[in-house]
Amino acid sequence: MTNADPTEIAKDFPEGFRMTPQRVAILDEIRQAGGHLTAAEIIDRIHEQHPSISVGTVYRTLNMFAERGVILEFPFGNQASRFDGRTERHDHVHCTICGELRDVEVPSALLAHQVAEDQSGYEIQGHQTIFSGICPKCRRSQGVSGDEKGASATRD
Amino acid sequence: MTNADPTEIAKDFPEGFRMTPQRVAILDEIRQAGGHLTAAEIIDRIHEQHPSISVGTVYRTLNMFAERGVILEFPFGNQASRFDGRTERHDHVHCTICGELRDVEVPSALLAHQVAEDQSGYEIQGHQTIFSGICPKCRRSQGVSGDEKGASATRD
DNA sequence: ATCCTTGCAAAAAATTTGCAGTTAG
DNA sequence: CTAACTGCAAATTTTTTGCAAGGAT
Repeated sequence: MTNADPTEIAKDFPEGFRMTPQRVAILDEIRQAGGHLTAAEIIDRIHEQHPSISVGTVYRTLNMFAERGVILEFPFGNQASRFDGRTERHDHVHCTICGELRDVEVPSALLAHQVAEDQSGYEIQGHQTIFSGICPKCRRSQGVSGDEKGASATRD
Repeated sequence: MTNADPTEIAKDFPEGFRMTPQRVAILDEIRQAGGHLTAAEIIDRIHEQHPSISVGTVYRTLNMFAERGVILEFPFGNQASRFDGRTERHDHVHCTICGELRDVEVPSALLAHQVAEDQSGYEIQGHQTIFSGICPKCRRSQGVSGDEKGASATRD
């Protein structure tokens, strides 16, 4: 939870921006966490060690990093965005009922990344694939309004 | 463009919910639009023909539909979520600088969908793949590495 | 009638921003 | 030094909610 290797941070630091203690602390925290944190969670954690870092600074920093592709942003509708320090490929399934969020290993998403880049001419920094659906537990326990809704359109 | 074929709406309508004029109008509007609209945009459009439908109702309805997989929700961090009536596969690229959002045709995402389902045991209703990066125009106009100022970049 | 649904408006949540003081380079 | 950055707090933006009235079955 303390500082990671400063060199590590420095090498990924976007050029043209000052490497302030706040920014280092924030990036460091996100990387330590390993998972996907909301801005609020990040703020909480940051405050444990750096109570003086303000909310505004955290948001500004998060946006700056996300725009530069240093971190990824996984926004959810119901909740706050989640930020992830691992920009390597890793996708998620998200249960629309209980909100569970877990990782999945989807090789073909990597391909998709490439195709999207080719097709759009974008310089793609990361892709966010969030598979939304109903997890096994929820399916078992409630069966979503008692029956199969017209899911036909959804599946391929 | 007022109502689409009522039968069309009816067949996708989640069971256990009343098919009220408001809900029909909202789903209809989303489908007419064809694109990805924010809640605010949907509310605007809805109000043109149904000024009395309230904001709360639109959000409640949007959430209900999204939870049932009737529409998809594509949340963005900086901005509002966008809702899409087309639950079939279609992915997007999103420019983190100018905010442009356009469709891409990514066959392998279909595969990913399947893999994610297998791996997680989820019943996946839809997947949201948003490729974030920098569009060709933005790359050309600011060159993103070297002298960009970032913080003042256009927001949508 | 009964219960789902709506409209309204206030509230909560999430994120952004102006400004004056601070600091990295 | 000096432009970039921060903290603070107020302002926005986005979304949710409580409640009484309305409407479908």
